[in-house]
Amino acid sequence: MKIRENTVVIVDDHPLFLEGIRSIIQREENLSVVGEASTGSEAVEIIEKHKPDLAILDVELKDGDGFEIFEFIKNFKNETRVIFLTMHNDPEILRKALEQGAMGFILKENTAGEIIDCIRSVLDGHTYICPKLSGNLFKLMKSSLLQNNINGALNKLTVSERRILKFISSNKTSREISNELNISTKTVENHRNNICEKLNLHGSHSLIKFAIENKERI
Amino acid sequence: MKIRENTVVIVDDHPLFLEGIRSIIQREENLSVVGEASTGSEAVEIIEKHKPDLAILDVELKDGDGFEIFEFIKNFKNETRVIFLTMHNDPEILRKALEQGAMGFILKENTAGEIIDCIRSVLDGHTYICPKLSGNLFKLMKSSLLQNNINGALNKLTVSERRILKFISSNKTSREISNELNISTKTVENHRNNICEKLNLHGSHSLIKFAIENKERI
DNA sequence: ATAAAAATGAGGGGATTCACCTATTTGTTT
DNA sequence: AAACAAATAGGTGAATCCCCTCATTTTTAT
Repeated sequence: MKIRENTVVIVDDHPLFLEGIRSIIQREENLSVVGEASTGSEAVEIIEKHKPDLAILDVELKDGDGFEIFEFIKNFKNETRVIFLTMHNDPEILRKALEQGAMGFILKENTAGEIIDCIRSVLDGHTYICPKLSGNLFKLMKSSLLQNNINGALNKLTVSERRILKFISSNKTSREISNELNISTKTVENHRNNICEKLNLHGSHSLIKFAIENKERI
Repeated sequence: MKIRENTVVIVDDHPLFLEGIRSIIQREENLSVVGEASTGSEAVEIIEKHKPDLAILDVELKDGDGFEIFEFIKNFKNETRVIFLTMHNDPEILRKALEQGAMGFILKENTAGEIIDCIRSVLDGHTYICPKLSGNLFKLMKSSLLQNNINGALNKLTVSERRILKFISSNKTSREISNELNISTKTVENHRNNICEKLNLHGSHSLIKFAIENKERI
């Protein structure tokens, strides 16, 4: 009696990675690659068509990201399990992946052996986080919580405060901001103070420092 | 008569990339992979041993970088040609590679076809820069020149000024810096002014902004 | 040895921000 | 209708930084 082969779809916009992953999977027993995609739209189409047991999704794609693909997959009710694959050892990405319900999470720097381990674990119904990450999980969680604190604090800002903060991040003085917005300089300064209070910032240049360092998040 | 095969060594610390590149090279006529390495020291050893026609070097390695390997290769007088391979579309890396005398430069996001084109070109004695980069070459050059301007300006700073700038980049006030260095606050302020002058910075927070944005370079 | 560059220190004026206040108007919620 | 949050505007004082000028000492270069 022949054991049923587990089907896999790979999504990655780097041709070499695609090549590499396919190569190590095809050396394995009971695993077969039934589809490959290099963009988000291709990926969704292929996964809907083949209903694979497993999808290995690159987080960073040219048109969107792996998380979007995962959302689509959930709608198909395929019972396709998902492993996220990423280049960057970024706690925020791991957090997002776990939040979405990924069964596996590996870095592109992992060895072929680790990746096969991950695939086997996930197909057996277990979760697998690459050792490098799980080893540092506490640190990652802490940092992740810190990020949440920043985002949480930022969400406490009102619309006006956030608008002011954008100007500050581009290194404008209160006077310049007040001129551009046609409001009093004093109003801008008040907003600055309220922002500092909400973000728990103290000291001479802590606000401009925060604004520059978190420019993308604002 | 059998045509001599061109020998290739691949260096990359990502097992999957190694796998992918080997796979596409071995599908080609007259090309054979005679060695692989995932660290700088391994790479140097293997290249000295095999004296390949071509070395494909990942820029980012765990122990050092591809540039260091290139320096070693030059000493061997192997006539081994070099292609740099990198994940990051960074003008500074391209500049460095060209400066060192690399014959080829490709991004990991390139297709297998482009990579084979690059290998063929370099083995034929031509240079090859991945189309994505050469298309933007003007922009890259400009940005690269800008970087040089910043570095040039930074090099005008004296030792003390640079030391002060480091403190500024970690958001210390003049008073704090003067306390830590046991010098007068006034001295620190004087250095600040001289730094601003040399870097052509004007305005209230331009120095701290510069310091934070160029933290790594200082 | 002499000149130039760098490091140190100081004075003063002006600008900006920080950190406390108060207060009015407007809109929303209950 | 009353309570509340948000945006607006103003006051004051301290801290910090920016932008000049000047002077002394030490180090470096010619």
